[in-house]
Amino acid sequence: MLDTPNVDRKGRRREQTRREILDAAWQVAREHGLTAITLRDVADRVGMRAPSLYSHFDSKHAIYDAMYGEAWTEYEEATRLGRDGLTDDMRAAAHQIARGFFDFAVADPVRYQLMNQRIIPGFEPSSESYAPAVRVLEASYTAAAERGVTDLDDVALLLALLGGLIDQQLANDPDGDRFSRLLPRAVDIWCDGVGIPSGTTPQETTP
Amino acid sequence: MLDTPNVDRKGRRREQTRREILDAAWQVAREHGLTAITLRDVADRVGMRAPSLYSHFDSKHAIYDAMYGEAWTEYEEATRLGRDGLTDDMRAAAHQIARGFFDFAVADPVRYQLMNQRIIPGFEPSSESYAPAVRVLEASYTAAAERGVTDLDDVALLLALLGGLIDQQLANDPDGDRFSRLLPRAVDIWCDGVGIPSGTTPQETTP
DNA sequence: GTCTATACACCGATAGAC
DNA sequence: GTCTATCGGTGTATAGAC
Repeated sequence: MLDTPNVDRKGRRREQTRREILDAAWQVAREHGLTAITLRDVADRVGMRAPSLYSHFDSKHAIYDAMYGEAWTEYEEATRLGRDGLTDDMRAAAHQIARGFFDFAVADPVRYQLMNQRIIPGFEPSSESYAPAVRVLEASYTAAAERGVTDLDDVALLLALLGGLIDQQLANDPDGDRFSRLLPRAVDIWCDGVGIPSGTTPQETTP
Repeated sequence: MLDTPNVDRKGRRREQTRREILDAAWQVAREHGLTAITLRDVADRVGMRAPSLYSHFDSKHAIYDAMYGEAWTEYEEATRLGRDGLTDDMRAAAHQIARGFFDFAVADPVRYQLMNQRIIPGFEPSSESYAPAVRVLEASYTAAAERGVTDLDDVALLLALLGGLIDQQLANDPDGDRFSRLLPRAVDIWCDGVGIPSGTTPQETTP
């Protein structure tokens, strides 16, 4: 983490240009798909020629890498607030986290594809961009352990179930809520299966 | 389904060339990944120039399409034998089908990616190539219904769970069996959750 | 440093000679 | 059917203007 936030003028200008490039890349991705990003298209939208992007990113994959890091950081921050207010009751907490992640994924499918699906041919995130993803995962294991679920396999099972439901939702009912509606029951079944007591779980309200 | 099996000499020769092209394409995919297939590479392996492939396939996507149909047909035939010998006991049948699909997926990750993940940018299977996939899905719902599971959501839940476990296995432990070992317990939890009686489920043997 | 112009190698696809 | 030649597109490297 060598990048200081760059308080000097030049550094701030540079940072702003990077921001514009990334915003343009997200824009292209949401319009035409993640794999349809081309350097020429991105450059056009920020008023540059394609090769000029290399002054700010080492390669196209470096742009994907920055986007990947952004996406996981967004989720980390979105859930941090929720984490403070996370119930002590494991079952309720499981519902809360599952719902949060599910909705976060469905709210921006392109972002989720980048975060959790291997859709860009040669791309693997750098360790720096991967860091927030690791932190989120570790926080999940910790939160579970603090609430009595100490078997790592149990948490892995919940995450697999959650990912499977999200995949089905995005692939087979992208504009509906068929699998979203299945989520609460799926979480309850998991809780029952791994022996989590019922506690005082308020039924999820669907307003 | 206009293609008759082509008994005349020319038709058989033509069919054989298509086979060689598809075999070469599978070979490239397994060596360098599904998205790394190039027409020039495939053509080289069958002793042709790239444009000549267009005498046999309308486009690169048409090659992917044929591969997609092949993959699902393979699974359909692999599981048909198993289907005849499928137990009446729902719990045992669930274990049997889940294990069969999981192992089929893990045995050839590239094939599974083509079947169940949207990894090729613009590709969607033709209705003809999609047909075996639909048949397999319908057969699953029918088999479940015949064994007392009439709620479509219950089956969808099992399939989501199964897909989630496979994804995790391929993405996070491609050479191991961490999630494969979780499968029996996951299926049992599902069975318990949707109210399937215990029956006489023999524990899965791990020889 | 930042950007442009140019160029390269590769891709899928097409046209037309044989 | 298969070839050669070629097209418009891509990511990317580099030289040089400012």
